[in-house]
Amino acid sequence: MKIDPNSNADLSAQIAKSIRDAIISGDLIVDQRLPSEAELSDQFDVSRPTVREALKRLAAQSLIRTQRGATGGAFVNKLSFEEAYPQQITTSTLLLSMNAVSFETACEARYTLERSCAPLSALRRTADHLATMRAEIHRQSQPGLTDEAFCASDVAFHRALVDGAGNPVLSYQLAGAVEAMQPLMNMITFSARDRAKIIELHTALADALEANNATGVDTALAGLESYTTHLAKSVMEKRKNKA
Amino acid sequence: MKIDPNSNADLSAQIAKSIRDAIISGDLIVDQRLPSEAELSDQFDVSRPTVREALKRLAAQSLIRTQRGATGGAFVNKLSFEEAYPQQITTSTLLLSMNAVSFETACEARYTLERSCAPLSALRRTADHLATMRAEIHRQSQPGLTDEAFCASDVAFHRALVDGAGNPVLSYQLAGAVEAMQPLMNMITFSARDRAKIIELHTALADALEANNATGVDTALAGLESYTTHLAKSVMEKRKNKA
DNA sequence: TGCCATTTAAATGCCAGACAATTAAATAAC
DNA sequence: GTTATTTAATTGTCTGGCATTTAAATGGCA
Repeated sequence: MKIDPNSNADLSAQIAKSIRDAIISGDLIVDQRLPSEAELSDQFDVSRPTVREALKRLAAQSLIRTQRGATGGAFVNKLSFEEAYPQQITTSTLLLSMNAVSFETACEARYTLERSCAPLSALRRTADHLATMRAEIHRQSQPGLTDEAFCASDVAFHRALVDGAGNPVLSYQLAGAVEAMQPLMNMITFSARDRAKIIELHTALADALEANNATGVDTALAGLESYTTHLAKSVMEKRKNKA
Repeated sequence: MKIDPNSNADLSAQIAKSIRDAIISGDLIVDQRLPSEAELSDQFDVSRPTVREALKRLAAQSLIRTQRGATGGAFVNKLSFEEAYPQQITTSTLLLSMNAVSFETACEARYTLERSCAPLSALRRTADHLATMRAEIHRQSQPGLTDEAFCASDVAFHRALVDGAGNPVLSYQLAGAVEAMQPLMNMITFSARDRAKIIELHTALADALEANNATGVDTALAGLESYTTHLAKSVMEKRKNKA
């Protein structure tokens, strides 16, 4: 296994790509042990530090895990949804902050995706999902809750709604859309009156979900979207007037 | 800037996290140059190879780019949607293949998300999007097209539909869901009759989109989903009978 | 002065060799 | 047979160095 014709990519990048391709193609399967670093440096005809840089690249993508000791080494990692969540969220967050995505655009995407889960969630949500949502509503109504805690609870509430659809692929995709919005949402200060309105909509949503009423869930979500957009607009205007 | 020597995490992982956090928090901004590897090893009190491993981790996530030469170094990378697509697709693909996600589950997620774009796309699609879709339909109807090429065209068709919504966040999220399905779709052999049916539905979809008819688009997508599921089931059964 | 070739310095890319730390298995002692 | 010890394999880290690339500084020349 040799590389480096005269590619302008780093050796470590080429080696990482080679191993990554082997994992994607199924040539290397989950929990399979890769050759040791020394063996890899022989095979690829590079030094050990270079191999290590390649392995760190793969580790950063959760494609491998390493273990020290006699029977240690690098192993193909079973990428789980749980592991993929944080990366998805980090990427989405950075995409939003680095590309000057407007609040409207992000908000539209988030609610569009979330509303698509509504019918499934109305059909399949368990008592557990409902209980989580009711608990979060209760937390949100407590006075003295910080804005950050309110937003976190909001995220938990909406995640329960999405998880109610019972489709892990949907949950994974939505995690990025919902959680990446949190920093943007934090920029909106929630007055007591605003919170009451949001809690009212959350309650309507939970009620509709409990009654397996897909249309009701959709209506509540539409209400939330328009109210959130409305709030954001007024906050922006106030800031403008101040400046 | 020092780090915890008692943590059980790799030094390179800790350093990577430290820098990553600085990027996420906005402490390091886009295109800003990081200290040189030598300076970083001083600051973190580790050797240069360790710093390099940390930087490679960040490079693997497209958070930094490096440049050689006199004015070179590591720079905070502006994460673009275009750059994030392939990583999103790779991750989604691996998640599906490593977690034994059923075809039904993946298919449901994909069409659920895609249908959520339909109303926006019916409203905003440009002539360009329509032209792309018509062109792909034409390609799909050509005899002698390989299954892989047919699937690739199918992906392009659906991407045009999603892009028609004019929301980059939605397009990004959908890329994973749609493209990650391709390997699974490739497992289904398309007979001439199957293709005709799919093309018929694609045409109905494009017609509805051209007429700004959101309901029509949704109906066509629902038809596609049920037909795809139906196809998959019959293929699975045939394989079972053979074995 | 103005332009072009050369040199220089700074930085990343890569390597060799070594030692430390960890871990499981082999071995020895009782 | 059980426990303690040794051993070997492997990753984690460091030191020091050389190669390569690149832009800027320098110098030569018209």
